[in-house]
Amino acid sequence: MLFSKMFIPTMKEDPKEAEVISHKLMLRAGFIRRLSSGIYTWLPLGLRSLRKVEQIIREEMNRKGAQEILMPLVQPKELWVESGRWEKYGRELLRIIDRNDRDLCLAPTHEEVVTDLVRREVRSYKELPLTLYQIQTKFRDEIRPRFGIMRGREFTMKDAYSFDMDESGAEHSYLDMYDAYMNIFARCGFKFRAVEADTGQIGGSFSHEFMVLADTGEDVVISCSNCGYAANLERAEIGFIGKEGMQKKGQYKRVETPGKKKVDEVAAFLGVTPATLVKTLIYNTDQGVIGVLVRGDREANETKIRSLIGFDWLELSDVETIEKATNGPLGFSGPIGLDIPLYADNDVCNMEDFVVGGNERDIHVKDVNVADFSVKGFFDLKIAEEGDPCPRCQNVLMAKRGIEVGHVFKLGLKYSKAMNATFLDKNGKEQFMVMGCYGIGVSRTVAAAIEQSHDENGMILPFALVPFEVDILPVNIAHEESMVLAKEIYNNLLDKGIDVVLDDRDERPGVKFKDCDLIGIPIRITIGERNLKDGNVEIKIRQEKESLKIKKEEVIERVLNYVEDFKRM
RNA sequence: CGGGGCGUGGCGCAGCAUGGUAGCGCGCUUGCUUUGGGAGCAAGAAGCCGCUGGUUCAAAUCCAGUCGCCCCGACCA
Repeated sequence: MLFSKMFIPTMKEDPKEAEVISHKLMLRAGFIRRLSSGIYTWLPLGLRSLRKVEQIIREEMNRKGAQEILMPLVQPKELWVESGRWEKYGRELLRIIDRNDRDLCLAPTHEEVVTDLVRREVRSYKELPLTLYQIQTKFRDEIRPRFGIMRGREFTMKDAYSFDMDESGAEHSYLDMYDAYMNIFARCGFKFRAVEADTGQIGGSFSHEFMVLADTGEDVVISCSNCGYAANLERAEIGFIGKEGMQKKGQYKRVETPGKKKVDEVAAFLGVTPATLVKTLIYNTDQGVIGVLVRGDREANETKIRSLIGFDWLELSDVETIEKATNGPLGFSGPIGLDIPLYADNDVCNMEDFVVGGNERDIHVKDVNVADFSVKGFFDLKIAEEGDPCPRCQNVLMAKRGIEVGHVFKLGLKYSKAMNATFLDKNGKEQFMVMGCYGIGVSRTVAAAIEQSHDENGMILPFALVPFEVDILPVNIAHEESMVLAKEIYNNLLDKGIDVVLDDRDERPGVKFKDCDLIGIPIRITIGERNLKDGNVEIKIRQEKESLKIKKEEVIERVLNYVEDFKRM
C-alpha cells in the first residue's frame, strides 16, 4: 500500500475523550473513530489489526473442528422469553420494535439462537458432538461504556457453542476450546494467564477466563509463581496451615472504646495493630442472618462465602438488622454470645488474645480466644492478597492486573432444558444436550494488545497483529534515486508476501518517523540521500533504540530474517 | 442510575466572575524556501460559541430547560 493513498488520519495531540492509553493511541494512530458513546468505526489500519486477530481465531477454531456460521444480530422476543432471559437480562438487552409492533432485541450473545438452531436440526447422537462458532457484532447496552474499544456497547466477539451427548463429551469439548484459546492468545503474542473464574449458579470448576496481563487492566489476577495456580481475584483461594489446639478461654476483658467503630480507630485507640482485631460482619442471606469473622486487616470475599457455604444470595445487613441480631449498634458487633450462625475465616483459627466488638455501644472485648465463642467452622473467606500462600503448593501468591479477553464456560443443561434441546441416544432414549459456550472479545483483544505493549512514542503491537509489518520511508521523495530504490524494495517485499507500506508522502522526515512509531510498524527501512551515496540504507526495529546501516543489496534478506524472527517469538 | 466534569473553526484550548468587534496553537489551501525526528516566510479558507426558550437596546458570556460526551461506582468479551 502507498501511505499517500491510504486513509490514515493521525493526530499529534491526545484527544480529550480518551483516558486510557489504548484508547488514546487508537484514536491518534487512526485506528478508530467514535460515532456515539461506546460505538466506533474501524478505520483501515485498525481493521487490518482486527482482521488479523479474527484470522488467527478462525484457524485455531477450525483446527479443533469447530464450524463457522453467522447468526442474526436482530432476534425475536419469543426465543428470549423461552430461555427466561427476556426478563432476567435487564436493561443491557437493547429491545426494539418493528413496524408490525413485534418485539425484537439486538443480540448481546447467541445461546438462544444457536440452541434453537441445533434443537431443530439435530436429532441423533450420531450428529454429536457439534461445535459452532461465529465472529460477529454484539450489542450490549452497557451501564457505562468506557475506555474506547475496551468496553464498548457494540463490539466484535467470537462466540462458540458446543453440544455433546454427555458430561464427559462436554468436558472434552471444553478442553478442546481451552486448548484452542491457549494457542490463539499465544499466537497473538500476549503475556496472559488462563485463570479459574467464578461459575456463578452453575457451579463446578469448568470456567476459565483468559487474562492479558497489563498494569491498566480492570481485573486482578492472583497467581502462583511456583505451581501455575491462577485465579480471578473474586475466586482466588488462599492456602492455610492451622495451628494445634488453642485452649485459652475466659480471659477476656471488656474495654471502653467510645465512638470507635472502624478497625483502624479501635486499633489505634487500644494501641494495637489492625491484625490483632477480628471484625464481625453481619450478612442477610437466603438462609437468614449470619455472621462472618475476618481478621481486622483483611476483607471478606463475598463470592467465596456464597459458594463455599452455599448461599444463593447474600448482602451486608442494614443497621436495623444488625441491631436486632446483635443487640448492639453498627461498629461494635462481636462473636461472643451471638446466636446467629458464625462462619470464621481460617486466620481466626490461628489468632490468640484478639479484640472483638462487645455488641454494646462503645464497648470492645480484648484478650479473646477462639474457645470463647462457637462457630460453624473455619473456612477460606477472605479476599486474597499478594503474599498470601498458594492454595495448591503454599508458595507465595502474586497479584497482577489483567484484561479479560476470553472466557470458556461449561453451560451444562441450562439452555437445553429451558429450550428443550434433545436428541435420541443409542438406546432410543431422549436426552438433553450438554452445552458449553466460549467467547473471545475480538475488538477488545486489539485494545488489550496496545495496552500491554506501547511506549511514549506510540504502539508496539505484537507482530502477529500489526497492520503493516514493514514501513519503507524515503526521506526525500524528490530524490529520484531514493524513490527508485524504495519502489524496488517495496515491490520485492510485496512479492514475498510481506505486509509493507511505502510512505511516499511529501512530508518532512520527522512527520513520517513519528507516524511510523505511533502506528508501531515493527520494521522500518529508511532511505536517505546521504547513506545512499555509500550504497547504504537504514533498518530499524520499532522496540529497539539503535538503527542499523546496511548495504542496499542486503535489505530484502535482512527484512525476511527479521520477519522470521518475529514470527517465531 | 448516583456523584464529578466538559461542550467555542478538523484537533487541543483561551475568552465567560464584570454582557458590546470571536481569539491562540496545531492542522488545512496556495506560493516560495527547506528535506534524517511533528520545518520557515507570505497569503488564504474555515465557527449558528451543542440545542431551545428567557432576561436585555445588546448574550459565547446571565437565567431556565434540554441534548451530547468524558471520568469515579454497581455489570461484562
